[in-house]
Amino acid sequence: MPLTLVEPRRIYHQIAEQIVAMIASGELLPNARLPSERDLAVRLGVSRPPVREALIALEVEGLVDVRMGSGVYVRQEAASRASTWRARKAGDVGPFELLAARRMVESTIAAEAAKNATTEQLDAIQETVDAIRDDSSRYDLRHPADRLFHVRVAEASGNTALVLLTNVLWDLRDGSLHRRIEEYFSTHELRDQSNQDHEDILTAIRAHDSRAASNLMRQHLDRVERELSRAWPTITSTARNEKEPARPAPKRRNRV
Amino acid sequence: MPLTLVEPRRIYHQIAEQIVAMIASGELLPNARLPSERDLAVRLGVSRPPVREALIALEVEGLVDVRMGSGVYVRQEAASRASTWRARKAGDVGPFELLAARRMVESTIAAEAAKNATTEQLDAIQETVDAIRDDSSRYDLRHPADRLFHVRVAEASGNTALVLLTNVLWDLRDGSLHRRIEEYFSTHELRDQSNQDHEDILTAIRAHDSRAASNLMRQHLDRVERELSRAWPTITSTARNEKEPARPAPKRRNRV
DNA sequence: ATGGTATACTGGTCTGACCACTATGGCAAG
DNA sequence: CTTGCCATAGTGGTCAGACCAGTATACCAT
Repeated sequence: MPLTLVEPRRIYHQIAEQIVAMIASGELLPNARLPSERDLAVRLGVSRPPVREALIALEVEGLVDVRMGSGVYVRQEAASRASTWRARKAGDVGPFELLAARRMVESTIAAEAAKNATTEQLDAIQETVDAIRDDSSRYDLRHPADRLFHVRVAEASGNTALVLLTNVLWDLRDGSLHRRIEEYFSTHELRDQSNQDHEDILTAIRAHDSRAASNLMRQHLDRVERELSRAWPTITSTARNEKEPARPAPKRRNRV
Repeated sequence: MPLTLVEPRRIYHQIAEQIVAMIASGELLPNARLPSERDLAVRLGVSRPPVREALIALEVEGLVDVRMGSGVYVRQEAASRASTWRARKAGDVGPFELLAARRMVESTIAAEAAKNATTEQLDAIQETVDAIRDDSSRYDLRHPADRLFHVRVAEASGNTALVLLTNVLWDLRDGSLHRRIEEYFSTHELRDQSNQDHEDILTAIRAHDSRAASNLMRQHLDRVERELSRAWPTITSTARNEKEPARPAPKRRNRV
């Protein structure tokens, strides 16, 4: 029996969502000033602290600008960010979509790394490869050094923005769906194989062979996708009480 | 006389940073339980509300997990996310780095869009081109439809993750440094030229010519970089009271 | 017209209290 | 000895009212 886990959404959460909705719908335009905390509190029938917490949450998300002594203002980019915000927390990026995106982006990054990597950076990458190899006893199949490998390759590209993008991509993998998938999906053989890929990629980067690095990275992710594809029937039949993500990558409607 | 704008950092901010530092340094391991809010309050010499606000900020960032009646726990992925968090808010991504990253990523996305765009999506892109063309009277040079164009191209790729990445890249442009730059950098001619580029890119996507779309996108960003490069001396001599970002893209040290 | 100032309003913090939920351990029934 | 209940202590969640510290504006003296 599929159970939907209850979550007693805290007040600050509900308030934040209401405000986000108003921003997304255009009811609150950029640069507009929200009512004062005290006003909001009485209008929502709650006390000030939850209101403050909601506003701080929105501030952290970059949707709103809190100016002491003046008020709370909707940021210029709030409208466009509101959708980003929702997409990210909804975690509605499917595993296949994610892998496709990584294939495109990370292969480019690998090529860039091959051009620019310093010796220190090469060593840092080597470190992660060794960590996985020497740690085959680890029961947790989701090895932290896996992410670290890809992040350090991005660092070797010498471009901070690319490092950030890589981190964002891996953050997406922490969604509940993705996490559950890997329980079924990961095996020791697969990890060893992956680490072999890592080593090959590193070799190409060492040789400053950007074409090879790019191709190897692409192949690496190709194989991961292939394995995932193979394991897919098992996964979907076991964890059915979850929104089914699109299989390969059919067309998708616009999202406003 | 260069003035550094003062920002009276609120308490919750300081607390959050301390905790982030502890997580990043490994002092607080994943799954560890933080002291209770009351404990933290007395230990930090403040009252509970600011502590709560800090924890909520960290929760929003996905670094920490607040469980009612139980406590606050460090999330599994917190350590790796902590660095992302800092990089993003520090805004230490230089304009040239950002453009380089966009050139790599967005050209790939444009190619993908040329393969998969639906007619509705093409219309949505056309909309943004028209919006900029018909709105030449707008005094604000930073036209919202510019971002929208690029986001919608990403949407046309049919991959949600790519949309998210595009949004992240454009969010980076909202840093104070980037914002100031564009004041000097933007002109009406440049905007018209950019919009012409947009139109050409759209045409290529319409024709499902992914090679052309990719190349045109790259050229578009190449030109933006060229213009920025030209305007650079003016910018740096006027707004000198800011951390100087790296010029073209020299090697960069590792950042842990 | 200029410049300072009084003042009302805003967010920031504090206090202390109470509610709702979780975890734990002891105790009683099986 | 196991099982299941339940009291209890500790946690986050919320409330109330107060005061502090900045901001903005209108007013007044110069």
